[in-house]
Amino acid sequence: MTDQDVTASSDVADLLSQASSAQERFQIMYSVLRDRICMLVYPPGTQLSEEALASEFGVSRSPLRKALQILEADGLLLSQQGVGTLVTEVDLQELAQVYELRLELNELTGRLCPRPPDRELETLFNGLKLRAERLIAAPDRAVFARLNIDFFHAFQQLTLNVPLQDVSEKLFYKTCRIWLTLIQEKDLPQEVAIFCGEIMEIANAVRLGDFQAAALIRRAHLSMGFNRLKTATPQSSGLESG
Amino acid sequence: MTDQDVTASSDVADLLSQASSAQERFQIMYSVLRDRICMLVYPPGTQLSEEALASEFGVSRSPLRKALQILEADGLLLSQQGVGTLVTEVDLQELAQVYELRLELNELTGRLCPRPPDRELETLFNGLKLRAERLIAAPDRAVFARLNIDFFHAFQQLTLNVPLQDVSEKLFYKTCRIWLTLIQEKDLPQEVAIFCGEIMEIANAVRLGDFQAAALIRRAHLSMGFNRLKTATPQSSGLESG
DNA sequence: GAGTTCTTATTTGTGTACAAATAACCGACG
DNA sequence: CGTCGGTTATTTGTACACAAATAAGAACTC
Repeated sequence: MTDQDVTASSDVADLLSQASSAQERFQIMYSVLRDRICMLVYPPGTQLSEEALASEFGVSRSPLRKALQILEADGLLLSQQGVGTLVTEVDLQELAQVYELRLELNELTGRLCPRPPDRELETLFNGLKLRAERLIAAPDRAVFARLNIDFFHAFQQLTLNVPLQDVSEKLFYKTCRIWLTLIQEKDLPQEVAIFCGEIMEIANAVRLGDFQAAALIRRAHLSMGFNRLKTATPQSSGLESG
Repeated sequence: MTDQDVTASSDVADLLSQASSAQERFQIMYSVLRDRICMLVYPPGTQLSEEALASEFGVSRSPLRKALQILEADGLLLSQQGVGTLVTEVDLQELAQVYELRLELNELTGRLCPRPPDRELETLFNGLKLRAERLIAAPDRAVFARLNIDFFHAFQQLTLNVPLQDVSEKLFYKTCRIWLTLIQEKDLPQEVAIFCGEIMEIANAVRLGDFQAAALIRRAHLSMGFNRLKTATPQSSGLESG
């Protein structure tokens, strides 16, 4: 079951009641909350209520708090006694360092423990190409964001190095919100076009089995994308100036 | 206050009672437990009792559990209902991937956001050199382990990239136990000598302001060290074969 | 004696009541 | 009118009691 399915489900409580172990229940709550934060269902600055969330999920505050605490360790939430649990703001200066690191990690993804290409991988990227074509025809912020997340997870599968996968995922979820928060509506079609171009290029490189090329393409696009962000929003736009 | 001070304190409850905020109390418990795991006060496979720890720290299970849960997310603990909270075993095959990643990250530490050299940095590494000389004169497992930890933290300060620091730290604490668990008593003086040589070389490179050289030296030693581990213990030695 | 099933002790997970801390509100006072 | 101080509402943090799950041991059966 993918994150999309988890989130699309209107009733998380149903899912949780079907889970058999505490670990499964935690995983569901964690995934749902992280997805909502990254899809801007909870925009930066939003105050979450433990009581309300526990009620929605049909559990008490205790197990819910574990999910919130891990998300706080991930840097997506900030809890303070007497104040509340707030979704963190995206700070361009902090994200600059994250991006600098992600650039290098992407290169490693194409170089360390490369996964032997197989039919499954090809199918995965073909599916993404299809979704990219549909997105170009009808640009949409939420669809764009979802494809961005799914494409990231596909790219991660180019390496079999698990720690690298884990580290990259944490950093990805730290940064992926910034696109949704900063891209102006008028720029959406252009950004969609660039992103879908990247998908096509990388899917092609993957099909040829050249993962290092795929990684270089991704690195280049990540770098250019962040430069567009910096130049497009030199002044505040809901950002902290740092 | 360093981790050493935190751990050396025989009465963690005193420290906790002096802490003013919940975040401070969490930080203390987290640091103490992580240190005990990495210094093999709790060797791999040890079962921790929430009740006993909470009693020792003078708190209830609730705040203690937050520290345990983060340590579980770090991969140092594993909690299971009805079973207990166990210190994870070190798996050589898994650690091979971690080491492969750490090799590359060390190189990044010398390249990304280099910290302007100053007097403080020089003093820090001079202190480590001094401790290394004393260690060579009297090899000791615990002193070795402590110097290893402190040297890591000093090395981290060569970069100002915070996400890189955070990622490197998590991976370091995932792997540093393996030395204490695998080094035979007869090999200790030799390993100490090699490690202290590394410190001298890197401190020298840092003194000259050549952080990339320092990073390359560290990378080389990390690689050689892991190779010694692999060749010295091809069969099980309390390790999972994987 | 071996195997199986039930019992029981132990441990973490969950629910809930209360404590602590913060911030907003309100009123008194300069 | 502004400012300072106290009050109160709200929120997370903590303590504790109980539920759920696991594993070890006892007892029973074949």
